[in-house]
Amino acid sequence: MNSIAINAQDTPGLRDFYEKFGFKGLAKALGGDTDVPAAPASGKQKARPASQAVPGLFDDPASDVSESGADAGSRGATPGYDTVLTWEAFDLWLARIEAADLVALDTETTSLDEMRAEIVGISFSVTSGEAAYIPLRHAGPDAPAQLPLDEVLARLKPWLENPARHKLGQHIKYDRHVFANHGIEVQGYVHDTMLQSYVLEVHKPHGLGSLAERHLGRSGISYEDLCGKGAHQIPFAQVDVAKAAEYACEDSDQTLDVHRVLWPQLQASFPRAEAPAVPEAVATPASESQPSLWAAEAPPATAPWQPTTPGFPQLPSLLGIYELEIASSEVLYRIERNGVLIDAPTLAAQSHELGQRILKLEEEAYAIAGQPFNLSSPKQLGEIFLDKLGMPVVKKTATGARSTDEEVLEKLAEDYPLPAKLLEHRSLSKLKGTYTDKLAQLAHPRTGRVHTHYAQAVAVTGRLSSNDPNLQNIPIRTPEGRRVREAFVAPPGCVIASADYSQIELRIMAHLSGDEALLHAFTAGLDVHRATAGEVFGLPPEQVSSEQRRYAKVINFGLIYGMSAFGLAKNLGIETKAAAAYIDRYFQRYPGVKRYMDETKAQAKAQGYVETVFGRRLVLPEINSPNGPRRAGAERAAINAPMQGTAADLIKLSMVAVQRVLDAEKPAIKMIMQVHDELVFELPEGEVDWLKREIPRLMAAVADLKVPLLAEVGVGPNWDQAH
DNA sequence: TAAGTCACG
DNA sequence: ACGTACGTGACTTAT
Repeated sequence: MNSIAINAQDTPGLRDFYEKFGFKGLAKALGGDTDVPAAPASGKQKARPASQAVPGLFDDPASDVSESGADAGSRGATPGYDTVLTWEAFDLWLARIEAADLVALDTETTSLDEMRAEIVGISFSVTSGEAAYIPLRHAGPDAPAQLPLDEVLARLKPWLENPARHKLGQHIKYDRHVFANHGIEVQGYVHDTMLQSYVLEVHKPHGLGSLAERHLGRSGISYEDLCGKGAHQIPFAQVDVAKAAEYACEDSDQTLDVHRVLWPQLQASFPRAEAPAVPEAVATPASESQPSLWAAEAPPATAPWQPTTPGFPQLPSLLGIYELEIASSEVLYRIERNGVLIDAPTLAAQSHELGQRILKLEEEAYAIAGQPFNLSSPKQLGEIFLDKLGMPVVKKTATGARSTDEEVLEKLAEDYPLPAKLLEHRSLSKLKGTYTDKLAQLAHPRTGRVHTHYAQAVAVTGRLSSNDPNLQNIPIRTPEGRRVREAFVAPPGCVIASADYSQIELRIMAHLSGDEALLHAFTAGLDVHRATAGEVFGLPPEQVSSEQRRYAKVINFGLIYGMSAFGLAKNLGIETKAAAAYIDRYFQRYPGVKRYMDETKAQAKAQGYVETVFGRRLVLPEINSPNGPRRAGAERAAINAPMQGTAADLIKLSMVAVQRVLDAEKPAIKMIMQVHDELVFELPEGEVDWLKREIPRLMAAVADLKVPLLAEVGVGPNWDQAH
């Protein structure tokens, strides 16, 4: 990658980066082909007067003090935006941030890679329309003399590390990493505008530029305005200090103002209008009825994590979800920082072996085809298969081309020799190209560990995603692929442990639907697929064949995805009519599930969104589309979203609860990965007994549903053997 | 940059 | 009659 300085997710511009890192919504919003209305004025219209600030959101008089002589440094083009170049100016600003109840904070850096990024400058805002930029490492030809980075950080460190001094940012996980790269562990990050937006409007873009446009009606300097794009782009440190200051001050200023719009919306979400009665056990004293993330002191480290939102998680609310996201953000920072140790020689050996086999398969394929061709080119494949070898067209792709995907090749393999070679080639190339060749390259040079990035505001269901590298799609389903996991190892004296929720989404379906038969299966601790097969095939569970159980498992998965008879038939390789009969039979036996699906669709159509058990809103923009297939797709998503989303809530609750206990009692145990329903740990061998006992207990206890939650642990020298 | 394919839960 | 299981990220080819 290039070495462009920028604050990763919070900066306008950088479509390529957003694409690459999976922030597709952001990339789209920034790219012009967007549903975000055009900015009222192009380019340079910036900070509005302070008088336009949303009034009355801050109770604290101190933060409304907006005079002060803080512009003692050189003055920027915008009134209220200062560039701090002298100690006198720095002292004034330090006094301001030390006195303020809440400070918006942002870093400008040398790199998009949060583990390697170094600070180029820091900006603050404590009052709408006012901000300061401290340039520290600008090196352009006309760069002025700047304050020394190390001394500035040393002066800021006590404030940054004081949990009682509250900070706010856009994508605070990134800035945590940046400060940590300079030896500072920031405490007191209480708000993140990106997460506010994600909780309030999950389906919309969450970049700061988008938020400023949507919520402030304001457009700012884009990164491309500042640094150019493509080959002409320059590092942030080369940007003219005056322009960089405008840009950086604007970021902090906008962050504070966006917060002033979104935070009240979150507060107003509690209690929900349609909130259920608070259960006795979590009933909240009246004195605590004002939700607050503002407690001056963090709770004692020995206590398990307790949200300050009253009643959450048993009492659902967006505010509680937001607080969960803020807490999760810090846990994710810890996981990313820990990284996972990769055994590079093992991967290299696997790559070599795969390379040999791929070469052999290529030769065999050429021999069968009678000519060499590119096995990775679907287009060339189509030509060879159809035009030269006369194979039939099995199905077409979305764009009308002749498909050569796995399903098609399996079918063709029944009658021709070439497709089987190709299937094996595909699978081995995938392993080599995506995993065995790549993972070691992404290891941090100093630690030998890979540090993934968890995107917390991408998946519309509330799940995380993982990128660069994606550690949530490491192979496991085939024996060959699974071997990649042998390279996920622990240092000497340590082992890997994996704790995963059992049947989490089906359990949630039982809870949400209240279906008696399904609830009973889980409450009684039955094998749920066997129980389903018993119902669908009309047999006592002990007489269910393994084939019947396999069918039931596919049916259960299909239900979670809102399947059709057609889809089930295709998956089982049976007639659509037979599949429809199974589905009918299922719904007869589990009428509560049927009712739940119908009600969920109706609710989605009526309000445009569905909710998780804990109150996360999952928006379905196309649920009332006039386009039939799109609407049908949204209906399936509506059925799936509460289950997938509730599972996401549960594991986030677990991550937060587990990290609190580890910090208090077991600092030697590191959480190193999350894979949707699984948490992975690295721990000293001596802690194995504790972990096997306590982690499943914690994971099962994070919520009280109508079914028991079950978590299972495995331990081994590597991730493969930890299962 | 889009399309096709395939890795995971 | 139509399309047909949810949610992600990464790689390769071809435009």
